[in-house]
Amino acid sequence: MVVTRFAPSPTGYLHIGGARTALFNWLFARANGGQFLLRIEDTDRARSTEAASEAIFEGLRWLGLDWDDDAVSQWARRDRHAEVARQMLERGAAYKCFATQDEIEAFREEARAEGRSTLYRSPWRDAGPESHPDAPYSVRLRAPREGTISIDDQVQGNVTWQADTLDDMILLRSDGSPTYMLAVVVDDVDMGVTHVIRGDDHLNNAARQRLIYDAMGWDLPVYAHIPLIHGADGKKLSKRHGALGVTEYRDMGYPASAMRNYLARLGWSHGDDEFFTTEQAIEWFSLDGIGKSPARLDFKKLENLSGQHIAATENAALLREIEEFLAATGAPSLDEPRRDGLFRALDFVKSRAKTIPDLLEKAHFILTRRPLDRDEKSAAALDDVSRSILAELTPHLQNANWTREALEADLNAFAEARDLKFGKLAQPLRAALAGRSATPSVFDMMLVLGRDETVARLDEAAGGAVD
RNA sequence: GGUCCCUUCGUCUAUCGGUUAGGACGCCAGGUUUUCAACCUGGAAAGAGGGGUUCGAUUCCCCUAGGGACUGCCA
Repeated sequence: MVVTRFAPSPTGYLHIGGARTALFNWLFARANGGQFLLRIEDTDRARSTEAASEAIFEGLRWLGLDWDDDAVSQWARRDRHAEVARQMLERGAAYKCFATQDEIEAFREEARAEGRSTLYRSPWRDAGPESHPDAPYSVRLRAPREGTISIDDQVQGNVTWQADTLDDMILLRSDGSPTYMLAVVVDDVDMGVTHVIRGDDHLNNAARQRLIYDAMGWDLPVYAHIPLIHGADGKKLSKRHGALGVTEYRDMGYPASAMRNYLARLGWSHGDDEFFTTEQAIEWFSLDGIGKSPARLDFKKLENLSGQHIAATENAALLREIEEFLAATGAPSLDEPRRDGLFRALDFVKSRAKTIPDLLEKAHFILTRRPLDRDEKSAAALDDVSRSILAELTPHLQNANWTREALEADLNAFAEARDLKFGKLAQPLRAALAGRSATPSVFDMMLVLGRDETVARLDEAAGGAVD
């Protein structure tokens, strides 16, 4: 069975790159009927926080990336890691190193100054136990100095390193705690991880981790190192260009389905398919669709996809999403009449919106209440002439059939009778009904508003100028 | 510095030796129109550079350039 995992370190929010890594792992597991596990790599006690773990969970939940089983804490498994280190010591695959951090630092400085390799070669590698001082020690891997190490990566192909370019990495710190390099391998093995899909910033680590697998006689997982995401300017992702937490994208009003679509499309492709549902992504996802070069964030494209997802979402589901958005951003929730009105307006506003706030603005006419707040343009549209026209129109509406066909016929006839272009009538109507100059169709608004509210708003706009 | 990875329109990408190098976003022009969108039609826009291999390279190999990652008792 396929088992993948997402293994973030809880030192901050879940950013866009991590989210995509998680998505790929999730997609691959779901595509193969496998499991998607979550492991929090919290062995760096100084930098790991509970709040960051929570933020990561929240981000994953919002994206709809549900994980199987409970999230594993790497720190909680430290005894197991130490046990493996001990086994490696016994097998001679590792050794005790009594070099202090200061010594190592001094060595590196000197090496740098002389232009030599800064790879640390511990003098303790071949020291017999009789020479061991009674002092704290770290446990280092006894890495091979000759030959090559290679991995067969599903994205990067076959990658090979010369053994002598790798050092004897530390497995256990002098305080007895495991390092990341040891912990990932042990955890992946114990969790039964079959496919390791992660950022290619880990590509070099794969070589070193392979050494541990080999030393313990464990089977290597399938590796797929995916290229990193860059900011819009091609530089490394940073706060200024896109390295926001995924929940900030939620707060900007992008639907999770659009986010999944966009992220999947960043570095992965299935022919020319651009817009797809999550079900389709699961059906289509495979490792060989992943590209090798880094991708940049493109908000325009995200926005476009977002609009398409909003337009394609069923009204009921979309309404639910809108309410979740409102709740997440701390906005007041919808009362019953607004909720009902919005639901009926969704049919024609959802095709015009790129994000949820955008949609809410387009639906302003149904969410607002009399007396209407008017923006400048619509206030200007209500001059004396317009107001008298509206006043004249009101009685017609009181007797009109409240269907789209009838209203269209009536309003067109009304305009024609006064030698008005329909646009001349529509503008003040927009101002009267919505208090905005850019709105959905006046007919759509009238139908959703209903006769009474329509007439009331016209009256209000006409300023009591009843004939 | 060392090791490793990457390089097709502005951006995301298709192509798995033979194509007028395709699609999408964005952009430009036109159309539709009831404002804003949406929608329709058309357009500009790419194989980093240089060597090979081959009848034939975007595709395979090498070099250069550019970008990135790693180089920690961080993950």
